[in-house]
Amino acid sequence: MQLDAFQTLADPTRRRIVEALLGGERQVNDIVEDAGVHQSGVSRHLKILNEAGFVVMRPDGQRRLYSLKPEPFRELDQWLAQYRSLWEARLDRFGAALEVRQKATRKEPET
Amino acid sequence: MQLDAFQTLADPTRRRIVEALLGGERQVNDIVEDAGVHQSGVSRHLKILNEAGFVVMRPDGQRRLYSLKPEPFRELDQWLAQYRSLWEARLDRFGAALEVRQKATRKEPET
DNA sequence: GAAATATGTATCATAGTGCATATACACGAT
DNA sequence: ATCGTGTATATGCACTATGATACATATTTC
Repeated sequence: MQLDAFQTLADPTRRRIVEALLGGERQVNDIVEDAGVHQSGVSRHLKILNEAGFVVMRPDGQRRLYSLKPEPFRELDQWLAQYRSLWEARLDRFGAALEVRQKATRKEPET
Repeated sequence: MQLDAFQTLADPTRRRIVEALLGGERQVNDIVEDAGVHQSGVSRHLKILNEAGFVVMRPDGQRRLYSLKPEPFRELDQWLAQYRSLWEARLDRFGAALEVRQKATRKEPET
C-alpha cells in the first residue's frame, strides 16, 4: 500500500486522529474517543499513518504512545508552494516579507 | 458527493490535472494527454474538481477552458498552518524572515 | 457532419468498519 | 517465581460502500 500524504489525510477519521495528536503524545485508547471509530479502527489508522510517516510510536509498558512527525507536513507545504502564487498576493502570516516578495511578481486584488 | 480538499487531491490523476493547470487555462482534450486516462475520465475529474472549488470553467465555442481557483489551496494552507510549529524550526522558503519569526512574537521581518 | 465535451452504464478494485481474537504487559495473590 | 486476571493494542475475517475507469452515446457548437 503505502499511501502518499494526500491519500493519507483524505480520510476524515485519520485527520481527526492527526488533529488529536496536535497536543502531543497520546495513547491509543485515548485517541479512540476523538476518532469516533472502534479501537481496532484506530489501530489500523495509526498503522497507516505510521507507514506514511505521519506518526511515530513509543512503547510505554502496555501502552503505545503515538506522536506526530514533521516530514509529511513539510512535504505538503512544499507541494502547496507551487500554488502560492495563486493567492499569495494578499498578505497572510508573513506581512513584510510577503510584500517584498510581491514586488517580484505582480499585484492582485482580493477575491 | 462534494469532496473536501484532501479527498479531492487524494487521487493521483486529479493531482496531475491540477498540476497541468498550473500554467493557466487549458481545454479538456489538452489535459487528457497529461492526465493519462480516457477523456470521459478527465471530464469526470474536472467535474469533481469543480464541485470542490478547485477549478472554474469558461466556455469558448465548443471548448471548455478550465483554470485553477485559489480558495482550496488557501484552505489547505490554513489547515497546514496548525502544524507549522512541528517543522518550522528549520528554515524553508523564507530564510531570514522565518528566523525572526521564530524569536517569539516580535516585529515584522525585513529580508 | 465533424469536433469537443459530458454522462449513463457496467465493471473492478480497494478501503473503512466492527467483531472476535491474539498478543503483550501489569499486578496482585498464592 | 508462577499463576491468573484485567488492561492495552494489534490483526484476521467478512461485509459493505464507494470510486476510478472505459465504452458507448448524448449534447453542444462549429
